[in-house]
This record gives sequence, C-alpha cells and structure tokens, in this order.
Amino acid sequence: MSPAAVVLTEERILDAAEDVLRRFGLAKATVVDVAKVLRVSHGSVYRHFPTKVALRDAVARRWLDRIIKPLDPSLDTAGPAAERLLRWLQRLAAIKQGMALEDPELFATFSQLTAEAREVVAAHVDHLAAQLTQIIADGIETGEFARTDAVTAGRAVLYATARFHHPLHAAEWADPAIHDDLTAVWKLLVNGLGTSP
Amino acid sequence: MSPAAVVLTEERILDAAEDVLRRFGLAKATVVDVAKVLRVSHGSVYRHFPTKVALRDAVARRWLDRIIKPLDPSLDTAGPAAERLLRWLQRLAAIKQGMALEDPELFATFSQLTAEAREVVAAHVDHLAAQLTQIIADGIETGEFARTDAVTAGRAVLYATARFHHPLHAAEWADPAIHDDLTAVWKLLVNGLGTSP
DNA sequence: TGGCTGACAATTATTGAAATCTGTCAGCTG
DNA sequence: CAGCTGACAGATTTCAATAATTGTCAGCCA
Repeated sequence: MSPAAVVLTEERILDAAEDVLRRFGLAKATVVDVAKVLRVSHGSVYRHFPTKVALRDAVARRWLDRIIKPLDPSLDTAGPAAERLLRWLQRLAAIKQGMALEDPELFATFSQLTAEAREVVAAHVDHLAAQLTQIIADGIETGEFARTDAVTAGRAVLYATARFHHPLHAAEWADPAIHDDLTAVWKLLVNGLGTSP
Repeated sequence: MSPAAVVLTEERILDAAEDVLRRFGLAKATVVDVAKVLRVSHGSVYRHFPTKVALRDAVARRWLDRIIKPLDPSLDTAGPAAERLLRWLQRLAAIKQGMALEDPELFATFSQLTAEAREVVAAHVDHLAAQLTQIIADGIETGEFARTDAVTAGRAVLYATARFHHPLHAAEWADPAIHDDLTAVWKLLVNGLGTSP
C-alpha cells in the first residue's frame, strides 16, 4: 500500500465507525472494533477523537449533514412558495421514512446516536429551520405569503410537522395515512402563512 | 373488616397497580407486588385481568381518561373558537408538561406504559382529535372559520401540535421557549382555519 | 358454590465473577 | 520526531448459575 492510502484521517475513522455501527448497533459498537476495522490500535483512534462521545457526535454530525444537503431550497426554486414548501416537507419526510422502512435497525441505531448528541441535533434543527425560513422569505418577497417574521414561521412549520420527520415518531410512519396527514397539516400551514395575522 | 371493604374489584386492583408503578417503576412492578399490596394471592388478580398486559392496558386507559376529562370543550365555550382552541392546546400542554416537571420519574413510567398500549393510545388520540373537531366545528358554525372538513382539521391540529403534548417530546419541554413556540404554531393554524383553501 | 389459595411448569430477571472496554502514556519505529 | 503501539488502571459489560416471575389449575372454605 502507498503511505497515502494508510494515513489515518478523521474521514477514514468516521467511515469505519459507521461501518461498525451498521454491523453491531449502537450498544455493541466499541472503539476497539473501529480500530480493528482500520487495522490500527485503539490508541490511534484516540489521537484523532478525544473521547468515544466525540467520535459518536462526529458520526451523528456527518449523518445529519448528508440528510440536509439534498434539501437545500436553492436547489428547487420552481413554482409557488407554498408548493416548494410542500415538496421540501415531503422530501424530508421521504428521506427519513425511507431510511426507517428500508433498514429499521440501522435507522434505530442512528436515531439513538443522534438522540444522545443534543448539541449536534440542535445545529441540525437550526439548519432545517433556516431552510424553511428561506422558502417562506421567498414567498413573502413575491407577495404570496403575508408579511410576517420568517424566522419564527420557519421554526413553527418545522415544529408543526415534527410527527412526519422526527425519528421519535418513526413507529407512526407505518400508518399509510401518514402521507395524507402531512398534506392536511401543510394545507393549514400555508393557509395560515397566506393571511395577515 | 366488613366484607364490603374486602371485595376485590377491578377498581381496587387498578389503584394498587398504580401504587406499585409509582413506587417501583414499570420495569420492576410485578403482579405479585400488586397482589401483596392488596393482601391477596397473585392468582386472585388473574381472576380479574387475564394477563399482566391487560392489567397494564387498563391502568393506561384510566390514566389517559383522567387527562381527557378536564379538556372537554363543552366545559369552556366562552369567546371565539380561535381562543378556545388556544386555551385547549395550552391546557393539554400544561397537564402533560406539568406532570413531566413535577415528577419526571412517574411521568416516564406512565409514558412507557402507554407507549406499549398501542390500542389504548389510539382511542385516546381519537378522543383528543374529536374534542378539537368539536371546537373547530363550532368555529365553522359561527362563521369564524372557513367551511372545511372539521374532522380532518381536528386531527391535523392535534398532529401539528404533537411537539407540545406528545410524551415522546418530553425532553424538549425543558426549553422555556416551548410556550411561545406553541403560540406561534397556533397562530399559523388558526390563520389557516380562517381562510378558504 | 363462587371466589380464593398456593404449588407448579415455563419463562424471565438477577447476580457476581470473569472478561472486555475506555482512556492514558511511556516508549518504539520508520 | 510525528505518529503509532501496547500495557495498564479503573469502569463497564458479559455470561452462566440462581432466583423470581407469569400464568394455570386442582382443591379449599366461608
């Protein structure tokens, strides 16, 4: 192997950690396992991450960032803001619900992981709310929505749709009505955004 | 003791079961413990409840029914429907959040208990949605809200406010912004109800 | 005779000794 | 000499033997 292929980077450690989490689950994944995948002593892992918690937080951060990326509102600016909002909400719901359906065990592992990474989740929520805020601000700009505080409205929309994207509610996603339920909530919300308070 | 004081009723068993849950928590509460409180053999408890799960479901049902009672919309019909809606939501949030704050351990016990009693919870959710539907129907009647399907709207409002009353979100209730967040969501929702789709 | 008891089989939980894990660091090595 | 190793202390987890629990039912007794 060339030296470059062997350099121990945070990236490689995170890949290995994800691999171990996938295979063993949160409860059984150890730092020693991660090091074993990398054919390295576990002391080397501690050279890059001060504690196991820091490593787990980093895995959670990367996972959540991957969810955020395809949602960026600047990737989908066509049509009225109300419909962009629906598409955004449906996309977020589809990402989470899709993972939960495809591989429930892996989804449960990552859900637990993030639940224990409070600060990381807070940043993720801020990021999601900011994306909603952008769509709402665009809608206000074009006169489609009434003038209001877009930041507050963004957070409110995120909170009001928690049932459809928050991992805590994963058990409820088995209900086939879940898609229509989201549409019903969206209708109320965009009507609310359309009128002056 | 007079015989009447000694008759083993479902009521007395539920009281004892609640007592045991309070003291030992869900994980450690056994049917033998419940029988011990009643100074009776555990076989006698099985005369009234076919399984431990049935007993737990009954405790959950009674607990949830106690939450429902003070929320009945016919107990508070003053003022515009929008404000009745806010009061109802705030009352529900206050009941749950109050329990979670006063005795987090007990709240966690009962939350787990209900989480495992899926059918009982479904009935509870139906009941809550029906109460919201009534308030919304009243609002439509008086012309305050636009004509719409009050049943769908009732469920949508309940789902949209899940963050503020669903025990899954109890950890988020420590945030002092939670009260304002509910108000923000309510504002969006009642605006949405006020306009025709 | 209706309601209760208590012994019993099968399953599930507890326990404590042994094994493993986390986090550190002195020293090795390429 | 920067980066890695591997032994170590203290904390946590595993595992298998032991105990308790769930659910049943034949018989007791008021």
